[in-house]
Amino acid sequence: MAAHATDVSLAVSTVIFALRPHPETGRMTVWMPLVRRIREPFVGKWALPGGPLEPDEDLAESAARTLAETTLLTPQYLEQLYAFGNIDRSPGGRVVSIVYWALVRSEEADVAVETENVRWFEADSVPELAFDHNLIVEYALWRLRNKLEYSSIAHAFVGDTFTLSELREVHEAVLQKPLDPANFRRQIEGSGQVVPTEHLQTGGRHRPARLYRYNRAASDENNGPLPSRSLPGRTQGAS
Amino acid sequence: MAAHATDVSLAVSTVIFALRPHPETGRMTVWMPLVRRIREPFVGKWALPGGPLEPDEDLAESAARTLAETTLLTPQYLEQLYAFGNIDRSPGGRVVSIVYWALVRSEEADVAVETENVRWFEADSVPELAFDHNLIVEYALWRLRNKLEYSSIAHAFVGDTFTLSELREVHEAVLQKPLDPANFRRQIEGSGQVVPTEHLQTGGRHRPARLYRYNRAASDENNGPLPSRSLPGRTQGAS
DNA sequence: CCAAAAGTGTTGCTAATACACCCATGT
DNA sequence: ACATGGGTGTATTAGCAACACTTTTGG
Repeated sequence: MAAHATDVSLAVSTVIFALRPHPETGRMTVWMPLVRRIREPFVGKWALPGGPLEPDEDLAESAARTLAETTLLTPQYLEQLYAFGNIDRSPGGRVVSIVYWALVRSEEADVAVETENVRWFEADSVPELAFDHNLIVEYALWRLRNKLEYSSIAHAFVGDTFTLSELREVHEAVLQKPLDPANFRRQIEGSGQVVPTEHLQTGGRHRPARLYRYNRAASDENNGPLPSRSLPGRTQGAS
Repeated sequence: MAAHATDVSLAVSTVIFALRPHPETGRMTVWMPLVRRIREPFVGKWALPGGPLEPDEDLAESAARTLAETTLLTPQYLEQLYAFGNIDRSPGGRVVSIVYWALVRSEEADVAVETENVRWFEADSVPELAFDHNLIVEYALWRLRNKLEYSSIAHAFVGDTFTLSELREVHEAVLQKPLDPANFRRQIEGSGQVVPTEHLQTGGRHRPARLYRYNRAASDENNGPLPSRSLPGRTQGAS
């Protein structure tokens, strides 16, 4: 009852979110890279990046690896989303997918590769995907929008330092509604999730804006007993 | 790269919560059943009920099955908690565990079996468990307490109809703090998650209390795009 | 009548909203 | 000077916590 090998194969996939200006309207919206399937089932259809779990890597590592392999991106945020394991979700073999979701900076997303088999889609209007990936994307988007309101993940979309306008633009893009600049400022400043620096950002044709830095300590408190949940490893070491 | 069988085995475990009066103080507290391991690794240690995923059952089904096998309980609520898959979490073989958490009614918990290898523990003071199960229990407790405050899962601990005092007692037991009866009433009634019936509960040496019923429709809205999340199947059909 | 819990009312605080207004820069 | 966003002030409102008070039962 204990040691017989399972007939179920285990995969790890990732929903990757980035903000990009919409090519037509110019407004910032949520985008995600998808990969084209090159074998059955669902050949030719778009799907989430991912692959089988290697025996020598942790779940989050696996997500980060396949993410890097397909898009060359390094995520600022990576968190487990859900494990999908319905019997019939994959024709031709039982597959349980542990799905992660990741956030990458906008600047990075701009440089991201786009090939014949990797393309960016607007998150709210992805085509019909392979497997149950449409449901997964829908759920990930729901989590993103939900979590943005009670957590401090927005900073993952911006640089190390940022103006409050930039941060507000992130919120507006994700939540798809305009926010009052004055109230947004007070909310964010009051939450302690952000720390002012001494630098200002000049260059706009208006008053320079103060630059802020993310305050890691403040937001680690609401994350529960599970380890870090944010960047899988700041380790920039050679490898 | 695609079809080679994985070396990783897949298990499903469940953290089961019920409310029981503390044997000494008499106060309601959170309890959970644990099973004693009867083989290596960790022989003799207590662990979460669970087992390998059968190829012909969904993840939630598997959780419900092992839950029933060990405790004979039928949960009122069953939701996926997290997938634990660190490389070294199980000595002697890579195991990824998809963990669920369940809530069962207090009356049921009273009747629950307790054998040499199944025992109830107070959730806040479990002994040293097998594997990483202490972390899992801690996380499940955190989720329970968290979710109680923004969701309407408390009804899973009580019967089909209940007084607001009973519901408040659930909140107080889980959150470990007294709540103002007047404000609690307004909060619950105002949230629409509960519907008054025409019946009163007499018998106490005081004014009879109105009985309420859970309002399923109202709380399905905050649950995101994932299917039902509550009872795995109200199907009482023979099997 | 009294104890005890059910249920209602009121007050005061805090936080979110809406919006008016001043500030500092580039052109 | 003026347009543009940065940043502050403020009045209104909604929600919540604290607690006084009334109601209805069993004893």
